[in-house]
Amino acid sequence: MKSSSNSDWMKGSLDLMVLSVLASGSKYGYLLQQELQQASGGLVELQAGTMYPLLHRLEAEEWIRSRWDETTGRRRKWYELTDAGRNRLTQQAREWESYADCIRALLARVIDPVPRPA
Amino acid sequence: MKSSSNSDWMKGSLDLMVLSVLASGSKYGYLLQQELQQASGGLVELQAGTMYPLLHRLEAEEWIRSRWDETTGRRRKWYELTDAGRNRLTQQAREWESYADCIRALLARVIDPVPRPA
DNA sequence: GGTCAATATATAGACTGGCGATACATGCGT
DNA sequence: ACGCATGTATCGCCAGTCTATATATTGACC
Repeated sequence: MKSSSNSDWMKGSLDLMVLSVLASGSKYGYLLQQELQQASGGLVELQAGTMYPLLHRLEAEEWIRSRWDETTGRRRKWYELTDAGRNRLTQQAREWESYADCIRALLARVIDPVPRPA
Repeated sequence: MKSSSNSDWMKGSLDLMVLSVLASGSKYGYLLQQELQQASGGLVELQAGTMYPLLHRLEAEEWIRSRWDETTGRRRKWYELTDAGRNRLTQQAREWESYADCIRALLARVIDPVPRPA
């Protein structure tokens, strides 16, 4: 049984993706969802039931903060990175790069196998 | 709280890593564990409690098959890719590349282009 | 005026899967 | 004899994602 609508690679990268989208400015959830989907070329469809708990968690961990906009009929909760969140993002980004390189190296042997000296 | 000894990026990539290590030839679990750790430069430490259930699952899904080697005192269960598993691997590898590119594109917008003082 | 879809946030419950702990057995060095 | 590395395995915990559902507003279409 496939469990996710996205592929499972994303499982550990959602924090990173959300933080990176927020890096370009404050967003409310629904907007973030749209932008992430667009920025990923449709690859990432962050479900509401995934996103809101995720945002709540990121806020509890103080990587982001929120404030309600009640001025319009539609209640919107805007999120922005904290300073800590911004640091977190750059650090996570660097970490991700090295892990990606690691996987890439593993895959290189599969895609372009170097004949072993026997 | 950090939950894993590895970073969480790996969560969705373990199947891929295991398959790719098996692509270079049959391995038994313990050996696979060692080789993966070495091949990743120590980044990936696949725990036994993670690996064996994972191998059983991959076998149940018929991406890999196993046979016992009882000729030595130490019982070893050797795993090898099935044909389906090999196809799976190349397909997953391609998928992973596009997801990695996707993340890379997201991150490109936030990372300072100062990787090395030149 | 009524209905429907899109916008907007939220939670509950199911399910997956990695992890630490634990178990058990063998081989080897000392 | 003892301890450590080798080797496979399972269990319970729990973090985190998904589906389904709830609620409310707005705008379009009829």
